[in-house]
Amino acid sequence: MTDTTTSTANNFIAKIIQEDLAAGRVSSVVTRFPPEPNGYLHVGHAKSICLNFGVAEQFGGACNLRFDDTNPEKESQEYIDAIKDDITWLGFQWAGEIHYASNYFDQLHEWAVHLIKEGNAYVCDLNAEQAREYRGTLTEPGTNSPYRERSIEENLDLFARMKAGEFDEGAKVLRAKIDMASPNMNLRDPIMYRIRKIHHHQTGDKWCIYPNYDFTHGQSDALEGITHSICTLEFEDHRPLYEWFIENLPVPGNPKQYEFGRLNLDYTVTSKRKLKALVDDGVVAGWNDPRMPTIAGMRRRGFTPRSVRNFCDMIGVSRSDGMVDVAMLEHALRDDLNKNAPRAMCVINPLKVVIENLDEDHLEMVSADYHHELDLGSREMPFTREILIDQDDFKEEYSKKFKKKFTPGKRIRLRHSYVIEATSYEKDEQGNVVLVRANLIEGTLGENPADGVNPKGVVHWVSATQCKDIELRLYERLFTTAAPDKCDGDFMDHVNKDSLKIVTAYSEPALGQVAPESNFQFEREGYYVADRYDHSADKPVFNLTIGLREDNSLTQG
RNA sequence: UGGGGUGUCGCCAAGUGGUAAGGCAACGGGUUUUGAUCCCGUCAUUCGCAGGUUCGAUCCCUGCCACCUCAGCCA
Repeated sequence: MTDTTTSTANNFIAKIIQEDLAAGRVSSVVTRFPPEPNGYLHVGHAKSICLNFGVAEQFGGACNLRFDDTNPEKESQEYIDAIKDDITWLGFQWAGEIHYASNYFDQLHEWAVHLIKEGNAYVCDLNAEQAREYRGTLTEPGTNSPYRERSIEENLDLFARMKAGEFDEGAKVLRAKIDMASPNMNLRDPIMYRIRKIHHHQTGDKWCIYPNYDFTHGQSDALEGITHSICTLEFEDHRPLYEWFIENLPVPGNPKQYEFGRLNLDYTVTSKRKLKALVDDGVVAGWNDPRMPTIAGMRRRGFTPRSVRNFCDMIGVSRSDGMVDVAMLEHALRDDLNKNAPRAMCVINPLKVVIENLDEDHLEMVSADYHHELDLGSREMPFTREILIDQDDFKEEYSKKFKKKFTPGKRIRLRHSYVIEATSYEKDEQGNVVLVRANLIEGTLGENPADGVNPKGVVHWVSATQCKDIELRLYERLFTTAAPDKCDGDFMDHVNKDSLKIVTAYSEPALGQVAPESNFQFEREGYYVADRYDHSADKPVFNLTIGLREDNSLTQG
């Protein structure tokens, strides 16, 4: 994976655009990302964002950000703000001002009247339950509404009175007059307007009737000069309706809808309803909890914008709907972090080592580069008589499995520092090793031992007296099954109860000074990020982004 | 049992009449002051199934099967 990959390598949408451009069907490409502000964006939206913005960028066009805000009941400014942040964080810039479908309410209303005048729309008094009965089923045609043949004059009058607030919510709707017998349910006289006497976050109390998605989306596209309206597969059945409105209205454009398969990730849920439930039920700490597959959650977890975009490039875009292995996301993450994150040392399960041939007050600064390839500078680490290494890096007895580590009489390389040799150790009443005594081998800073007895392994360490206490939030996947959506019972039953563990660890002193959202690889431990909100010099807090890849062939034996 | 889609390696995904790209995963081997990284190698005689057309089909035709999707005054 390289930094030069475009967000839209080769996919069928890009090909269509390329052909449309070549054939002169469009002079330049204009796409749009149209979220409804009723929840936070998740990794599936990231795919759509990369596609829409990416393809516009690829062909020198533009991509609008348009809030599809036709259902004020569930929408709010909080979501609008969060969505803007997420898109910006991902590194995309929408063309011009932000658009709102609600900007077009006046025009939409005018077009609804136009349809009525053309005999293509009517006011229907059927209530929700009756409407359902008249709609028919998947295998049976629907029945015409008894209100279907009202005169144009009566429809105009009734619609005006709906707009004026004369009727209760649910009492009347405006429907397109298409075909109650269509095998496509969307064409069975779909509803265009419903009465909702509630405040809208953008238009205030101006309206008490609101257009729905089908009567809004295509016309909004046309008004904005969208050439390619890209959406997910479940809207495929809506395309005939999308086109019907475009054809029957004097709209200033001719947008075309194309559908692609939405992203499904294993061990993950990506439906606003379920994500909201996780938040509302307190399973996680909020929409931006590091365990959430929301963009805000991934950001807080330590994902970088580039890692998310690279992932979107990797999975491609097609019309088949599959389940992507979360290992691909993890690969994109590790790949970017490996290449770009500075290294540091942190001991999570400390075991004290006393280097007996050093003075009590020995203090020596050893220098270590932050990265082995990138020029990220270096830092000085205090090296003292007492140090901390990981408990797993010392064993009482040598074994094949443990051949590269520290055992009595054996040597180990302290990363970026000297080679030491274990001489003895102490255990507590429970039999745990609590202290190791060792000797430093002179002349081994940056050199192998003069006697030719080289250490087999390298361990990370920190000074026991000069280290910094830091809080580590250790995260695991939120679900215990690969397809929490498709299991029997409630998806909540498959929540991993141990997805968060908080521990205190010991790091080199420099880590207290880093800015929130700084990514690091704690050598031999994993990738961590200074928490976006809770990290401070006084109380450093790091989140486990993801562990290092492990060589399975060596974990056994 | 209606309509609309999709079926190419465990996962994602190119190819679409000339004899199966790539990535992830997995598995071998090498390098390494991170058991990371890096490097090298292995990994579909086969493209949902069955027929047909063709010198030749994953790609064209027919039938079948599986899965997804549509019956909100949600988007």
